Amino acid sequence: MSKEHINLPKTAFLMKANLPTREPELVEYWDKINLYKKLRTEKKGNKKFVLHDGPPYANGNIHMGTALNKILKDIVTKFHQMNGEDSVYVPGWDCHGLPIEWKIEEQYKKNKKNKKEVPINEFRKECRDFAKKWIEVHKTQFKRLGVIGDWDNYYSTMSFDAEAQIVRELGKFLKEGSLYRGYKPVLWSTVEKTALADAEVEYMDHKSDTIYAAFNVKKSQNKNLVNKEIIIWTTTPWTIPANRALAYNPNLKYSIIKIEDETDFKNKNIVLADDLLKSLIEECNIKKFSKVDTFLGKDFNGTICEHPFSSIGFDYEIPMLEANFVTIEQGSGIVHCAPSHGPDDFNLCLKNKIKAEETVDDDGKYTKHVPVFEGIHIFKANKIVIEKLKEHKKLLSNGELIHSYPHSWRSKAPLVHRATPQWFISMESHGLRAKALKSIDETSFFPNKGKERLRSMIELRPDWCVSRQRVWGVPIPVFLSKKTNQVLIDEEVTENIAKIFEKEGADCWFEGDTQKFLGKKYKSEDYIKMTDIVEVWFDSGSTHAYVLEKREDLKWPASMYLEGSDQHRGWFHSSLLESCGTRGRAPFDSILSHGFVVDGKGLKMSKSMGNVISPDEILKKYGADILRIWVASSDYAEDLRIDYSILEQHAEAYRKIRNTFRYLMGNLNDNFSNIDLNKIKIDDLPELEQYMLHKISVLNDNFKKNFKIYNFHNMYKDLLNFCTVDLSSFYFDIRKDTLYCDEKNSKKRLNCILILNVILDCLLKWFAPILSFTTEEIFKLLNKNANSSIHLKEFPEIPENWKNQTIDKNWIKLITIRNFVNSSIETLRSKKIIGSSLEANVKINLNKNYFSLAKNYNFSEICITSHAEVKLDEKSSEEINVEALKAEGEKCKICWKISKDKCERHGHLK
RNA sequence: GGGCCGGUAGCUCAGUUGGUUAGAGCACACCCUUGAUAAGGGUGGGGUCGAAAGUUCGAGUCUUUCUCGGCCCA
Repeated sequence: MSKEHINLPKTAFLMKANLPTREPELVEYWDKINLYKKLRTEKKGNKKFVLHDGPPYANGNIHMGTALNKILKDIVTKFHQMNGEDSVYVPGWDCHGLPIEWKIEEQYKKNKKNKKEVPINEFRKECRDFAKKWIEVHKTQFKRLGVIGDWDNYYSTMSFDAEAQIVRELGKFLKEGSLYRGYKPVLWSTVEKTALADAEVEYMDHKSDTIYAAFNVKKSQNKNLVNKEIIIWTTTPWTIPANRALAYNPNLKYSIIKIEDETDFKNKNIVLADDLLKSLIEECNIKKFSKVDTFLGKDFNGTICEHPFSSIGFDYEIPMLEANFVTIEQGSGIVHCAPSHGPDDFNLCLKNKIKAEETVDDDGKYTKHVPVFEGIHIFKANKIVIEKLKEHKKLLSNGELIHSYPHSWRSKAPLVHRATPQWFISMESHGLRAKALKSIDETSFFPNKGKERLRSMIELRPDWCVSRQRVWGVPIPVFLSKKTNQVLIDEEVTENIAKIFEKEGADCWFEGDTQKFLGKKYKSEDYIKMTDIVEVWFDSGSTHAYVLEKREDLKWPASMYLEGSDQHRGWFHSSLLESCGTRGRAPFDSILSHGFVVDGKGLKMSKSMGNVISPDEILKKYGADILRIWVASSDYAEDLRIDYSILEQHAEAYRKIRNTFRYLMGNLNDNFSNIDLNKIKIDDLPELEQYMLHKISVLNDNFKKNFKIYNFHNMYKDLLNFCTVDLSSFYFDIRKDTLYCDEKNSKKRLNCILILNVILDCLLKWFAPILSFTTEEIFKLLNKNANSSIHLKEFPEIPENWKNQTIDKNWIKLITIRNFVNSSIETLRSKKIIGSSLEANVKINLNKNYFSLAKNYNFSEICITSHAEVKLDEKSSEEINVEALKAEGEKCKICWKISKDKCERHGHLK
């Protein structure tokens, strides 16, 4: 029919995206053209932007959190890249540490292999291979998300040069004197026979034996106390044999109670906090008693007790010590102290010159320092302790309590506090805390609240314990003199060790030859080689030293560190301390932190809740671009919700965007011309086209503003709204008539085509960092032969003169009128008088203000009606009043406008 | 248990220094279109801003308490 006279859109760009199959092809394409290398070549010499990758742990498949993190990094990197910077991204992996050790040990268990019989370096090799394997898996998964980086030259914490540099870094602290050997109770797993890092501890409910036990007062300045029974309460009866002191709160009120029940305690006087009297007599089932005396805690001063087991070898004095950590929350208001088995106990005893000793060995058995109990496992000791207390008439009562208790994250076994020698970096000795705090002030945080969070942690944290009693890590490169027990501090030795590690890897530390590390200056027989390893946070906290500083393509400090908000205590924290200690400032200029991925209701994802979504599922069902939209459109400053209904919504938005591109390409018939934006003669364009340029210019301003503060979700919203509001339902809808029905080469139509080119170009570039796959798909379609990529392009520079406030103001009014017209047309439509808006003629009555503007415009075009009449109405109180009528006449076969006369444009055709 | 952060329509987000009937897009409903068609257009119904109390002429916006959630720590 009349189709030959109209220009319908035609494009090879399919409406159906089919991302799950199309995206992997693009990943291959980027590999094939070596996009990363191309980027480096093209951007060489430009201002560098270095987002330094926080290394994920090379263990297990990626989860939503990892996907979010990597996509966000990629988005930031690409934004800077398209902003004309040399935006370098080198991914890395964290490889040492307990979780991998555990995986290998699990395999051993399966194969009935005994870890102790395996040579240490064989074990370490298995750990290394395990990490290597997962790096490869991760790499594939990250690339699938569309992340562009130096995948061929990634870094890892276990590479030889990394291991060597970690030695050098630690050597700096050693030389300075801030690395020292201390002694502290650490959380110890008797199952794994190792100390655990805080991060390796899980708090879970645990059933503990509880006891109220009595310590007899031998001496006191307070005469009333002598020979009375001090009552303590504990959930760890097995620590009683290690008891060295009792702690009280000087500000609490205490009472002496005489018990009259027929029990072991008949006629005995017990001492406890007055506030806890009620709960204690209830729990201990004390029926008859009387209060003998009440006094203030400080009157305990100078009191000495005897151990409940004093008659069987525990014949030392138990002093009572003042402590503020004693509260009336639970128990008796007097706390039993075993300096080897609790941080509070340890510190209090240290202050009072009571030293911790090795009361429990690696396996959890009492040592020779503990009479009677030697060789017994502490987890089997509670019963025996309770029995013995009863035997000596020192047990007032016992019971059980379910409470939150530390467990190993791997074995789930309950942990104990156990004093062991450790290596520390002092926060104070060389001003580390002050340097770190100053650096925080000098760092930009996105969102800003991260600054306070990191600061408060640094302000309060104790010295940094950097040693671990484990196998899979970098050894602490330190020797102790056998004679003096002093640490050997010699730069040459440190450098020598580093050189050897660089060549052979750190494994050689565990082999026989100690002399080669000491060189010629010292004799190996005079020194003890430490066997502890460096904690993994020091490994990753040093990446700036062996990655940023060492690589030519990077720079120190990094422009940005970008991680989940938990890393304020993790990598942000350790990197800051390491760098401030060795270089006096932070290794980053800015920190961007994001929240956690939670389910649709805001609850955390967990297997038991069954609300976990894996990136893999999403990739299979929707594709990476949908996931990338989810990242870009979410406010990362808070937790990010995800579920299938949320993804479905984003998929819907994606379709809208995709169709916007499709419409642009269709009308251009896939013939994209690269327009020089500066050469557009604005004044020659119809005002509607000028208005679109103005809109683009405003959008561009907001785009830049949002980019500056990494506010992607607002930026995305702007772009999406531009597609739906300004283009699809406005500009495209209005210009359909011109595009389809005007002469192909008419001025008006060509002007519109020009604008479509501009819009396509801008949108493609603006969306590229987010919709990395789809924009590339389009780019390839439009540039058939080039081995190029949209990601090599830069953001458009919008000429200043595109902005036109007058036109903007005008069109706000015109659109208001258009809305009135729409609603009057809707009235006709709902009465079934008309269907399409082209079946209507409208009479627009305006007040002076509107009329003076509107009289100059063609409203049948703006409102897509067949005719429109604009009239001045000075009588009405309304500003705008629209009357819609059914258009009478004949419908033009081509433009579908209805008119009594012949169609002005197409009347001659047919 | 402690510290920090947060809770605006079904969803994702805006709401400037407290000030007129709390906004947008999507989703939803109804209608139109069949020349963007597993598309496109129009109209419309949804929140009283987690809860309560307070300050104020006036609070989503300030204070307090509570509640729910997240992270960190114990």
